[in-house]
Formats: sequence, structure tokens, C-alpha cells
Amino acid sequence: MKALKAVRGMHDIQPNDTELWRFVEREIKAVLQQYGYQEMRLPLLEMTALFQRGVGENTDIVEKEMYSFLDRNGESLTLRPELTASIVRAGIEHGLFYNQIQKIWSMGALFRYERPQKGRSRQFHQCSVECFGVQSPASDAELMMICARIWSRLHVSEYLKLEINTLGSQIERQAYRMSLVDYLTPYTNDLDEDSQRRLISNPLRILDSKIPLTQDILSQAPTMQDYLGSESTAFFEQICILLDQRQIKYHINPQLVRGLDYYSHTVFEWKTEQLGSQGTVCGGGRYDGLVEQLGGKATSATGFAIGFERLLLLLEATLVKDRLLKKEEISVTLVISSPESIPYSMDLLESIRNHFPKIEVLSAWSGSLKSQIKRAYAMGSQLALMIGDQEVSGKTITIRFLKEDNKTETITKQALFELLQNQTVNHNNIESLSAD
RNA sequence: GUGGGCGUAGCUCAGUAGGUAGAGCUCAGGAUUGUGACUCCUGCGGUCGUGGGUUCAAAUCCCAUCGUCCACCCCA
Repeated sequence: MKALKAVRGMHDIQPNDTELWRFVEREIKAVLQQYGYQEMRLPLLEMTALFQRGVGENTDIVEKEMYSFLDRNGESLTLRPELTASIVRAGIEHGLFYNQIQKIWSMGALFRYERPQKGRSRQFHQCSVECFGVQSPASDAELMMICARIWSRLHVSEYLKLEINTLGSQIERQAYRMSLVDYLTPYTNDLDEDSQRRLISNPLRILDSKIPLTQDILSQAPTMQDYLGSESTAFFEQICILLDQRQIKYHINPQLVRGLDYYSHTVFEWKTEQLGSQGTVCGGGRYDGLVEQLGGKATSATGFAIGFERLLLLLEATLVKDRLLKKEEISVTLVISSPESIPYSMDLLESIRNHFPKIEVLSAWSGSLKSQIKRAYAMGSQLALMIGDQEVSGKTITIRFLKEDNKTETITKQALFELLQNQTVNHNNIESLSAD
């Protein structure tokens, strides 16, 4: 029989790692709430046409990376390769964009059929943040500030660099695109294979080619800036002013293009050097045309997406992870000397759980005394509750303070509860102090 | 889709003139008759990724295949 394994490129997140995931999710949500964003939860499956129209027919995502299949009724469905299209679809469907400002986030699993490598898997997770109905550049700048605040809370600011660029309006972009094609066409044979292909399908993408010869040719090419109108220029400058004012450092990268078709005006990426070639942890920009393109009325929109796997890799690579995850719960571990102690102990533990919902109450119910004690230390408990025949018959508990010189004493259940009460109070005080 | 590295115990890995598998860690039990960490002893644990081939004999050589990692590509 063939061994059952996870599908290629789809990874289990194991118990050791979920704590970090939950921590990061919690921090991101907290920041988003500060800015008035609300959560939306969406289906994993959408009609294939949504992504064809939303993401763009000649993007790599649509051309070769989608998990598409026919439903039983013959309709083509696709596992979502990104969140923005789904959010826009849902917004249109429920009339959320009708003369309203909507600030929405969503997070979850996405699917792209790609060759797995570091920072890239076939099922991965993003948090996508979108602001609809605000045409001011303040909206673009604010999104970058949200990101900066998240990095700060996660202590990774120093590892992430912001790059920004503007693609101009649709019309300006098209004019530039034509002139770029005109410029490059005579050099077609000198371009690398991929760039030759993109000359037809998506010429702007050639700008961020890594091939030296292609970059040589591009050095004399017309630039986007030559085609920006005064409005677009002012819009971009306003964003820079706002970032400067808040002392958020950025680098203007004229080669920054981004692969999805729907962007216009602002595009930005947060990159790190720590993760090898997949260093973009967060990317976003303005996509004023998307709502209309998907059948809604024209609506300004900006947004970004954070890649969870890459963010977590960064936390691990920089060892920030170890600082973030300090165990804060009060924890006690039961140690019994024989199975005869089980009924008395079970009753005690359930009683503790009733009175102290926040305390972690652990038990192995088996193994030698030695191994149970070892486990109590390993789990980080403050207290071991040791129960044997003497405790059962005397209705007492022998406690051992695992964090303070292993002091041991035998006390009544009531005394134990008072002790736990005090510990909980002290613990809460410490917590509220450190929160300031 | 293209190229390269790697798949041996739960984990990290040794095993390179082909001779039917080892270590450390972890875990369990004991030395210590009711109390972790050090030390010592014992034990659990492997169809050597999978399938073919060469050979008296394959973890080792050959082929295929799958997975993984890194890079290209692309993006988060």
C-alpha cells in the first residue's frame, strides 16, 4: 500500500509552530482594528472567471498556476490564488461599495501551482488588507503605515525595507507601455527568452528582469516618469511627503512593477535580505480600476497583502521568534505515584479548572514518578501537584515549587486554592504593568 | 516548466574498495523502596523514499519514479 503523504507543496503546521502563527495573527489583527478595518471571511472556491478577469488573463497566476477543475455541474471553479479578487467580488455582490468607504481585511489559505522552494509553497497564507472608496494619497500612505506598525509590533522593522513606485493612470501607463515596446522591439533578439515573451504579453514586467544584458538595453529606455501627468506626479509626491513626515524610510524603485494586472498609480513592496530569493514579505498598491472591471461601479481602492510563511520565516531567521514567545500562563502539572490516585486526582484537577479557567492544568496519568516530574519541568509549570496514597487518605496535596528552589510542602485543597488565587492575582498585576 | 544538491531510527547524522545497518539526542525502565537536571546500566525504535536492473551478495553501482531543498521563473 502506498504511504499517505501530504500533497506536494502543502505543509502541515505542527503543534510547535502554531503558537507563533497565533501570535502573529493576533498582533496583525490588533493593528488593523486600530485603523478601523473589519474582517471578511470568504470561500476558498470561486468561479474561475473571477480570477481570469480580476487578476488578468496574461499573468503567470492565471496562465499556469491556478488549481482549476470542473464542478459536477460542469462549471469551472478555482481554488483562490489571491484574496483581493474575492474581496472585490463579495463587496460588489453585497453592495458594500455603493458610495461608501469600506476598510476590509481577510486572511487565509491560497493556492498556486508552482515549484516549491524556500518561502514559496502551493498552499500558503496571506493577510490581505483593502481600503475602498478613498481616492486620496493619504489612503496609500496610511496602508504603508499600517505595515510599519505591524513590523514594529513584531520587532522586525530593521529587517524590512520599503520600496515604492508609481505606474501612473491607466492611460499614462498604456502610453508608456507602447513607447517601451517601440524602444525594445529593435532589440528583440538581444533580450532574454522570458523578456521576449513578455514583450508581447506584459512589457512592463521586463523592467525588473535580472538578466544583465536586458538591463543594459533598458538603461537607455524611456521611463515611466516621462509619461506621468502632473496629477499623477503630485499624487505620488504627496505619499512621499506623508511618509517623510512620519519618518518611514523608503526607496523609490522605478523598476518595481508587480505582476498583477490590476495595479495603477502606487505600488509598493516590503523586502528582506534574510530569506534568499523570495524576499518580498508584503506587497500592495492602488487598483482603482478593479471594482469596475469586475462589474461594480468605479471605486478607488488600495491594498496590500502580507505573506505569513515569509513573515514567520523572517521571525525565525532573525531569532526574533525566541523573544516573542515567552510563556505567560500559569501552569500546574499533576504527578501521581500510582493508578490508585487517579480518582482523587481527577476530581482535584477538574475542580481547579472550574475555579481557575486561566490556569493550564496538565497531567500525564502514567509513567514513573521521575518521568512525570521531568515532564512538569519540561512543560514549564510553576507547580507540581503530587498525589500518592498518603495524600488521598489525608485529602491533601503535596506541592513542589518548580521555579523556586524545589521547595516542597503538603497542604490542604483549600490552601492550594488560596495559593493559586494569589499566584493568579500577582500574575495579572505583572501582566498589566508590562503592557504599558 | 528548467537546472543542481539531498532522501538511512521520532530528530540530527555516520556508514565511500558492494559482504544482509550504527551513534548522539529524544522517549521508556532501572541504579535512587515517594520526587527533574549530572553519571552509569538496560530497553523501545529502521521493508536504508519507492519500483526495477547488475551481482553469489546492493544503504552502497545503474535506470526510473516520488518527495525535499536551493536557484531560474514568478510572487506573498
